Amino acid sequence: MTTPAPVSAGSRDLPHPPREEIRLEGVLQALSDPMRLRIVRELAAVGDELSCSQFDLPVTKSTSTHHFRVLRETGVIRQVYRGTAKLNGLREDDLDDLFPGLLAGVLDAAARQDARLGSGPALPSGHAAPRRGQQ
Amino acid sequence: MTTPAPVSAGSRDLPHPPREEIRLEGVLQALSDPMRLRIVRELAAVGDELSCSQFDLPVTKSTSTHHFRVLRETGVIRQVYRGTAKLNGLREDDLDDLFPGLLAGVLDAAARQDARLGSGPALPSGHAAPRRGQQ
DNA sequence: TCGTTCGTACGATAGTCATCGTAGTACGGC
DNA sequence: GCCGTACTACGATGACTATCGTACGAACGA
Repeated sequence: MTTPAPVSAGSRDLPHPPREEIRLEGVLQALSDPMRLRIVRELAAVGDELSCSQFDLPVTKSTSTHHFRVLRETGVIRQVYRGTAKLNGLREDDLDDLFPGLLAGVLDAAARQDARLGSGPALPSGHAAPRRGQQ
Repeated sequence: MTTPAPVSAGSRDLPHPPREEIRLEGVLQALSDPMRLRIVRELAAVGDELSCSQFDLPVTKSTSTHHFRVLRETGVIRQVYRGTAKLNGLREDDLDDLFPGLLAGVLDAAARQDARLGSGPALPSGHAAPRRGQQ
């Protein structure tokens, strides 16, 4: 089986949970990680889809992949291949339908905390290991 | 060191984080556990303080203590000794000040999810191990 | 076809955490 | 003073997870 049939022309597709299977506990857990909260905040700020490499995260590519996958599998983001890149977008529609106001509340809370802690108007910085491997 | 000096007369007091030290990530993580979310929902529903033993949680007392401590240390609840019992109350004031609407949003989301999944109007039931040890 | 870029898969590792059981402390009533 | 109730502390354990590094796969451009 050496990749029998790639099928998809311009996009392999990734497994996403359907709207009804998104669980609040999962979403909260996903958002409770600083790295993932940062990703989500940036996506919300941009209001558009971003490829993984557009985020300047202080972790290696493998770890980055891990976090994006967690976000996708918990239903927080949507991922689509676009050529060699992978576009990430918030599932605002689904989240707002299931849990109206929740995402906005978390984003607002994060912004307030940032302002309060004086992390400047931009996004927060490190929190764990600032070492950067291969990336 | 056999408890050198208990100090407090009628109430040993427990360490709570001051309002300014409550972190969003901590709160989200605390709420992402089903058992703890259940505790918080019950506290919010009652709107008053409850002792630990008033919750009928499907875990042993040790585990219960653990969850209450996590909630206290992350700043979600306030705990005060009252005789042999320990009263637990939501820190709604502090949370609403730091993150307006967040707690309400999470509680509302939990209620909606319950309704959607048909867990009845009451609180959800088990989710992990229904075995009950000493308790 | 070749190389580059972007991301994945896999294995390893260290840390955290939810859970338990047992033993112990604090308070209040008898 | 003694006992029961309420909760804690400690140690153990199994599971999960955030991180890394290396090796690989897929798309694109020259």
